[in-house]
Amino acid sequence: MQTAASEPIDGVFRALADPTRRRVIERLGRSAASASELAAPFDMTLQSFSEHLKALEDAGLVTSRKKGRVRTYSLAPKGLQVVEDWLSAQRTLWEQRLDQLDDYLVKLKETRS
Amino acid sequence: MQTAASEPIDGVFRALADPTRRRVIERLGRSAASASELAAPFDMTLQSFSEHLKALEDAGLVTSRKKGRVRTYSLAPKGLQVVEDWLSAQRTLWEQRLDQLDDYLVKLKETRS
DNA sequence: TAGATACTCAGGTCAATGCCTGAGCATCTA
DNA sequence: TAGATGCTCAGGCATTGACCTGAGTATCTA
Repeated sequence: MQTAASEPIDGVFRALADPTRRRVIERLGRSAASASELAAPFDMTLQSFSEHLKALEDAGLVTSRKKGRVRTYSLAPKGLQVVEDWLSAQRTLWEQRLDQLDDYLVKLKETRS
Repeated sequence: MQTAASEPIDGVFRALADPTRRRVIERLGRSAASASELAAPFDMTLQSFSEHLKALEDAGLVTSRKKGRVRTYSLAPKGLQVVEDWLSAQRTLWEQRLDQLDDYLVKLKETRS
């Protein structure tokens, strides 16, 4: 029913909608870390926490490499770019809008009856 | 279980995670519009569509005023600001990170065994 | 090589989401 | 003032999301 098969940006926004996952991103902004290091501050089983990491990785916000039994996560440099791009497109749209002329017309139309 | 009682930014990201809702934001970037005008392009009942509008309004991304039987929606000017702020904080964090020195140390620790 | 460590897999619960139908209920318009 | 219009309310149903427990499977370490 949706326009297209769930765009990648959906997953990015959905991933960022969760405070746990945002905190992971914030943490990784300081340095890379293993799954259990990342999980430590959270009152949650590692299994549950891993699903958050998976969500972040699926969204392209983080990457991971496994070395021995440890999986280390890092920020994906281009991860937040999609969001920045969408935001800046919105800003542009908004700004192009010759100082709310449209709004003025809409209000006019709405008032006139 | 979560850190705090679901921060406002959660709702903003959740609202933006849905392509229908993002398209509404994009549309409103051009001009304000009524619920049914906004709904027209979507293959969905108005009732369902209204829930999307409610989600956007609850998130603070749009505002609405009702005049007669028509409810007109506009972009909330400060709506996307929270997201921009969060993103720029992340960018700052990332940049402060003296050219991946931390990553270097982590990799070192990871390799050395 | 036994045991601890660091995940990983396979379920299962419960609440929230996204969509629907069927009724309203005010406003406008002819 | 009857009928169309533009929303709004209530409920129901299927899917997804965020947790959990329990049970592996590699890897490291003593």
